[in-house]
Amino acid sequence: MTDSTWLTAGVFAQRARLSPKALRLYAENGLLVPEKWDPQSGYRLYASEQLRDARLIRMLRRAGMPMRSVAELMQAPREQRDSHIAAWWSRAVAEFNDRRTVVEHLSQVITGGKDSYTMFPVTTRRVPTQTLLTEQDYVDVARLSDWIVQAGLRQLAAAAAVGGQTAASIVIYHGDVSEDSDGPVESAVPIDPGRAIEATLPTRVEPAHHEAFVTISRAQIRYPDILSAYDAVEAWITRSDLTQTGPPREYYFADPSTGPEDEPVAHIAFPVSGPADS
Amino acid sequence: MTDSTWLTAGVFAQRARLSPKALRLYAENGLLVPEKWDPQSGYRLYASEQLRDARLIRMLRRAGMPMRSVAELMQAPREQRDSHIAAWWSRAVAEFNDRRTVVEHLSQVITGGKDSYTMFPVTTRRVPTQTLLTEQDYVDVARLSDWIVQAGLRQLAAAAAVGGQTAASIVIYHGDVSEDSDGPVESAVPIDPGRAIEATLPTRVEPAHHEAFVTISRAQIRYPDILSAYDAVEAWITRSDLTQTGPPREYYFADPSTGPEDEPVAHIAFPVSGPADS
DNA sequence: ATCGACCCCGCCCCAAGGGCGAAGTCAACA
DNA sequence: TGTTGACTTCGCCCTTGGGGCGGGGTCGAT
Repeated sequence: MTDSTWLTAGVFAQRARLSPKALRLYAENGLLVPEKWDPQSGYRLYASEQLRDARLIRMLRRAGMPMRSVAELMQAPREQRDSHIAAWWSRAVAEFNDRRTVVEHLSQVITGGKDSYTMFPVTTRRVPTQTLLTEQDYVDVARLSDWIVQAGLRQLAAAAAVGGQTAASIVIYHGDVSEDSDGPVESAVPIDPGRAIEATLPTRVEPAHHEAFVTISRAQIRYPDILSAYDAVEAWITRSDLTQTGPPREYYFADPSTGPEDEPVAHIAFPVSGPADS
Repeated sequence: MTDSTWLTAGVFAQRARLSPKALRLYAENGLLVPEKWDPQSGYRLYASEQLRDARLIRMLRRAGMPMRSVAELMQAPREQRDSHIAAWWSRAVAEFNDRRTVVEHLSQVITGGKDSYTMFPVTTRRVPTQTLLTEQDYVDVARLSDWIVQAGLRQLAAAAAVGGQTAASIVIYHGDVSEDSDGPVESAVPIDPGRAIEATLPTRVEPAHHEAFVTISRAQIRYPDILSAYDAVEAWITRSDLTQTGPPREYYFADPSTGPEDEPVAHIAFPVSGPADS
């Protein structure tokens, strides 16, 4: 029952080691609302007990938690604070690991001096017209691998009813999938064109085209090697004076989750202008 | 000797998987200047060879390197790129570790439920007027510990010439020292007031005051325990209805770098309004 | 000549404040 | 009671790395 002292904004800021400007922002956004706020003069008066909250907020901001999350956290009941922080932090760690992966890939490519496509032999092929069971969605990086499996299973089931799949399952990246971008991603399974009308899932026709592609093993499909594989195809296309004519895709012809590490499991492919296209 | 194809901004953006807006920004800031830039229409034309650079830039940006650093990197000779990236990345890692430290401290305090000051007994004392050899500087977090040692040694040498130091060495944090703030920090050594005029370094008089302080061991002086120590004093001051009247300071009465881990080496202190001051 | 597709430019917006200047407020002092 | 000086508020512009939108210029093809 300590009787509280009223602190002006400047004094409170000093005690909390926050700038007056930051305090004003926090007050406006509900992170730390002063106990007294004179609507006429606009002056804010803080209770000295609020220093505890102010210090907590300072810590959270120093740790990089966004203001909005801090606001939510301060509203939430005390016993949820810990899990709130833990959830946010695990996301921050994932983001950082993502960044590290990219850096590792870069230094591999740069210091190696070798262009990454020397590590992955790139070839081309002609892909005939295919009829695909298809499903498209916005998927963030955390849910990607799960989504691929689930969508693939749904489509295999639907394909079984119309004669089964006729070629490898495909995942097409119409947009980037990273920490701050979520596709869209398309999952597709080729089926017998003649029985497409019977299908219980949406279908579309993928026109014939040429592709440049590399084969990757179960080990290479994981970060960061998969970046090198993509890089290899892109670099090769540029070097070969070809033109990329569509979004990148992955063909899965084996289960990537179980089996020997060096078994080939997928192709990484980019549609390109064919030899006769120009 | 591949003859280059000219790509319009939109096509180049697609191939590089960058937005046209980002490309425009990169062109204006020198990260990736198109080989042709029609001054009349403003149209930019990129050579297909520039796709390599575009992809490198995309990686660097995804890894979080600031645009300005990327621009420098692209200007620099190729063999310096790797060290440039490594230097930037080690700084990024340090920053992230700093954040992690704060989070660890937070969850310690919050989940422990215990207020941190139960782990550190806080007491008060009266500090008499002292004459200090003093030196103040803006020091970032990376150089802090080294600066403290060096400044302390300089002052001890100067103090020796005027009768030696009369009390523990002091470091006063007039401003935060963190990844994005650099003090100022003051290093000070108390000397005999009567011989201050003989001193070869600047001196000042620190007026008598009361302090709340905790004692910390060699182990606790390192992150993140030191945060808890600061927290303990601050929380105790608030609880005791006292008022912090000056910047925090550390008194070193033993060498923090060598010796048993549990030996007390320093006080963490905040000046407060004394019992009779009100 | 016209059309559609493409492109450029400039403006406003985000987060989390920093910095500045004008103007209002408060408290102490004469 | 007035004045002064310290403090406070508000509002505007700046930062990074773009996203989004609208107006208007440009390109190639018909």
